[in-house]
Amino acid sequence: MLDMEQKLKIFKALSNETRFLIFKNVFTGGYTCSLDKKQPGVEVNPIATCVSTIAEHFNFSLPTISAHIKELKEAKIITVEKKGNKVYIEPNIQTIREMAGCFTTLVKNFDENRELFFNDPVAMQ
Amino acid sequence: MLDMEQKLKIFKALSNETRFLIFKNVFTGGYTCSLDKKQPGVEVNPIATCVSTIAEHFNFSLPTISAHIKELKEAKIITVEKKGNKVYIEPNIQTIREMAGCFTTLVKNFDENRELFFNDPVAMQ
DNA sequence: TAGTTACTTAGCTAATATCCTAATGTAATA
DNA sequence: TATTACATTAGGATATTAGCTAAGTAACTA
Repeated sequence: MLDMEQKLKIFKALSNETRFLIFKNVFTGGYTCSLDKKQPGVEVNPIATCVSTIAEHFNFSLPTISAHIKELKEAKIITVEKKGNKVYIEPNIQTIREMAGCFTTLVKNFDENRELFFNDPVAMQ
Repeated sequence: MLDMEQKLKIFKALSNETRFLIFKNVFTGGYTCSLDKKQPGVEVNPIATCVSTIAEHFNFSLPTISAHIKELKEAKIITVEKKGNKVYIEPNIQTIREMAGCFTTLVKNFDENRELFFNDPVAMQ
């Protein structure tokens, strides 16, 4: 269960356009890590990528992208794993699953409360 | 459908603790507007509240809270309506419904992709 | 072992965010 | 009409964030 501090970190992480796009592409597998091409048999999740591969897609310096990835990691919406001298990045689906649950619960509770207050179920709108 | 710019605004709005708490309490009906007590028959959603009532719950000045509410409004996660000299604030459930949908879809697509890649459905974990 | 690749850390600047007080606008009320 | 209540706007101080370059660390490669 995500506490408030964790949710604030997640919202802050996703409030910056560059971090949002990194997140989006990590989740949708939009990037392919260059090393994966050279070593097709490597034991890595096919949608994993690495820092420099992500940086190629942005007009920002590598340290800037590295710092953004660090913030996404600290918000626990991605995971990073060092293998050799590369850092592989993967989505942390569990956190996103919990965020989906939070918003869904909020909507559900709101609809139930509205029904109590107004006798006006959403289904009848 | 929320575009990226709108999502960034929502994430930014919710990344600040004060705004998060305002949002939380507006959604859960945690505040009762003082004028509602004096005028019980007033035509206002029972979970609506107003700016100064919200400000009472924080150790920040009224202009500061007013600015936070403006940002929540511009992110379209609350709505405001002026009645007399008070501004009533209500949750914008439609936006939250869409956020729930976004996260849920992300999880769903991820699970389907994983099944394609790994032949490893989530249900079997 | 020397050089290369991948990434992070440190230190800096510019822009943005967050708070304040004072002033202003506007509606209700005495 | 004068006063009070509610809210916003304006202007300013301070903190945080987002970017950069340069330098450092660690692992691979020739």
